[in-house]
Amino acid sequence: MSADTPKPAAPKPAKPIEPAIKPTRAQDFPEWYQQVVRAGDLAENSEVRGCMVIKPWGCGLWEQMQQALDAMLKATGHQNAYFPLFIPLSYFEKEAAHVEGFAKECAVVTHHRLEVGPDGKMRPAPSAQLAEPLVVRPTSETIIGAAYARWVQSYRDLPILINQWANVVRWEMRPRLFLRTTEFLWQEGHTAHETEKEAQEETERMLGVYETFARDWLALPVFVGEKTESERFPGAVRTLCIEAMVQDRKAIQAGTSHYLGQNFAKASGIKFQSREGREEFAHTTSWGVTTRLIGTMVMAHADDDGLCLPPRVAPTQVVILPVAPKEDTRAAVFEAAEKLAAELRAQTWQGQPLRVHVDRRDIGGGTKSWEWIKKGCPVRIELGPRDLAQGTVAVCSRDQGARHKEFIPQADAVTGMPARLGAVQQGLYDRALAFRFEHTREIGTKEDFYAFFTAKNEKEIHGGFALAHWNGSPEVEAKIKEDLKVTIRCLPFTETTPGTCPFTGEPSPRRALWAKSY
RNA sequence: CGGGGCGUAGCUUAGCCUGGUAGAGCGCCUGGUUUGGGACCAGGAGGUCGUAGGUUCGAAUCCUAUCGCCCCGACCA
Repeated sequence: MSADTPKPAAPKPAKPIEPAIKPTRAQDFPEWYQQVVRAGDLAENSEVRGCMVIKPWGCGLWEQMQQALDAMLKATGHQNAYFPLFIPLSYFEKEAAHVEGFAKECAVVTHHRLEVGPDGKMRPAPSAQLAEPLVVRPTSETIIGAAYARWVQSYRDLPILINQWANVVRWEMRPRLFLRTTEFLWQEGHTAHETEKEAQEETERMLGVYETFARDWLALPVFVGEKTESERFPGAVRTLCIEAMVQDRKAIQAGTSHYLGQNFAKASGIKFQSREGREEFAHTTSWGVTTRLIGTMVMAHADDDGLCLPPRVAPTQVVILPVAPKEDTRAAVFEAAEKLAAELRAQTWQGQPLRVHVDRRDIGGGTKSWEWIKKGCPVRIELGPRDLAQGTVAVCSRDQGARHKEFIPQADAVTGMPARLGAVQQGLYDRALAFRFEHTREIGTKEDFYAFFTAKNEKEIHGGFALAHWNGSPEVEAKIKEDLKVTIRCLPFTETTPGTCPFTGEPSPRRALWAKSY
């Protein structure tokens, strides 16, 4: 705009409002994250180290995610089953890489009875020591493998396509709500196939399911690719993954799918008689996503006023806040609120009736509003006496920020709600994609690479995602990890152009995705 | 497991150095006025100061041990 162009009237300076979450993202991202989870009423730390209490709002979110993903797993031919929480210790001795990967983080059950000891306190009864300790599953390849070994005799018994929704325990050094907890919830798919080709296809198919789920339900754009050897699942031949960027520009693994080759089949004895009458080992896969996805969504979408939940997985998509200041109008307002809720519930979006809640609690209107803002409810509707008189409602879309509010005719609010939810869903995705785009760079020299990942001052954060060539050498990978704490998150399938490795000058088949990660 | 820090009411914390029997804010309860962007007034409940020893007439405070938690590192969905 040139100097002599008349300027439009400057927008009224917004009244400064304290952000609901302190510190803000810019001030202290890790602390902001903890506060968002807490303020959003998703979960809290429990008295058990590393274990969280998932509160109703967080659990409701997980249930929505489960429901959607479960349908996708069924649609790709899988069935649910359930296997034991406890795994005999000896099962872990069967696959060398696997045991090495998990041994350091296993909870082990050694007794089956308590008694009062000499000091008057309860203790595990020495007489009740287990002959073979039981490991609380950190993952179920071995115990499910043992079952598959019983179930499979012929190629006609294959494939086996099973998923389990379960909790697992990994005794991690440093737990963080949702991102890395000692106990967490997940689904783990375990399949067994006649041929490598089928198993490889399954591995890629399920990664595709995860990509779709992340994009269309969680509003998370992800990079899709394969892990390098150093980042591979213990015991796997190939590990595929989806990687998301969150708002401190770090990468987070949001889902994995492994081709296990015949490693676990050999360890567990999953063998069958082939079409040619030969005895062969099955080719197996496993794949999973966890409650970490909740943490990923928080870090990707939330703002300085709290959560912003994608409507497709929000436990409540629309909350109605009756404004009933005067005793004499209260009954009418509540009645109108319930009527509005019923009309909204009769609407569908993405093939499902809208999830609507009327918050009738008698607490201050502002407090109530902020609670739902912090919980990330996609749409809030305020309905008061003035609206009753005018036939309007005040509608607030969470993705537009905590201050957003528009007064529209009530009928429009009802008929337009599916589209509004769609807009919020799309808005979150677009914002996350734009953020990732802004912080992803193709880098061609070692100097640029190091500069990109080196903060210029204490407050500044590192660059983000770098797409850079790599000669395939684990030594280069290790050196960069040591220097910058940057690792190869994956070799994206979309990167196919050969080039030159900036670290060695050697040829590179394609660019790798480099980042700091959770 | 190595390095640093911290345990006082539901939460955040003051008091500790220099011992004298615990205070605040938020939250909670009651009543009233309020409620369209985090309300206000008045009254009230709630703590054996992480635990166990020791020193002392007397310990939240000093000493020893122990447990737990947080941060940094290695590990990791």
